[in-house]
Amino acid sequence: MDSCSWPEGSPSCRSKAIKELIQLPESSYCVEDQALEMFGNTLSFMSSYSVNKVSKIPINNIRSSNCLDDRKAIAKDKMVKTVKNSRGCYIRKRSWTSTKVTSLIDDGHVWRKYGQKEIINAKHKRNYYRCTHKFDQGCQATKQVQQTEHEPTKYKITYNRHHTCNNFLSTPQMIYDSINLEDTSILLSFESNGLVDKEQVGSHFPSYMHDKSKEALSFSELTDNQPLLFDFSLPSNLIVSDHSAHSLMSTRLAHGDVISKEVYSPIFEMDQIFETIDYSENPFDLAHCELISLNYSYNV
DNA sequence: CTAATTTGACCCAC
DNA sequence: GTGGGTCAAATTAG
Repeated sequence: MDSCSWPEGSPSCRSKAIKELIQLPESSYCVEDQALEMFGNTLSFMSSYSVNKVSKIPINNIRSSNCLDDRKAIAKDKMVKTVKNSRGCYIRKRSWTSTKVTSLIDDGHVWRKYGQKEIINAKHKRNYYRCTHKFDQGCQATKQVQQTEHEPTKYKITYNRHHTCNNFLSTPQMIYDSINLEDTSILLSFESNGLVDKEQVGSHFPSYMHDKSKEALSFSELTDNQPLLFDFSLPSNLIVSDHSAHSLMSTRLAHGDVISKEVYSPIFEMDQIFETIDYSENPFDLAHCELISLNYSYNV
């Protein structure tokens, strides 16, 4: 049902990202380092293929211009960079897109409708939305929503480009996937106000090492309108504020990996990563992973 | 008054 | 030339 286009050359990046995400901890590392390293590597792999790099949109100029010449100039500048294929034909090189069919339109972001079109051979009009923070934060994310023909209650939603804004409003800072506070998981949040209060949760985390099954990294996909979350089982002494997360992350990436501003909110890439995972082949028992979700939404 | 939506026109890849 | 994506003025909603 869902589909996604990974940019060219991405398969190896994707597999690297997946590998990194499903890698089990090794005893020689402290777990928080591993978690952060996996985050860092995954984000790095994703940033390395992000074709937002070819986007040349002059954000600050868009609104200020009124005359036709300016508009043309901007339109030209905004053109998606084109490349020729082997036959010499121009192919449109698009930034990241993801399509899904869902009955829930609300995805937690704030969208502004900017267009509506009759689509040939389609019963319903297609609606065009851009991120509300296009101008104040330069967020280039857009989405298209079209009612499906055969299932009127469902909508085909196509997302274009990543959110670079810092307003994922309806996403809770901490989401309990399968609420079991006897579990050993710890929450990590890189959101600005996602500081975990150790006093609140610490007592719920018995010794991490006592349950080997909790060493595993697990994933869980929530409902259609929520970002995909993934879970780590981590020792209870790991409490990371946004500030320390940033510095730790920076430390882990100091060897050359860069957290690009193009991967502020890698929700949809992660979504696709997880879609490709064959859970049956993962070397850990998901049935034992009743973990508290980690919101990986990472904003620089 | 400000922000959001509507809608016709413009632009460009195909 | 056409279809689809975007712009921006006009209109509507809060």
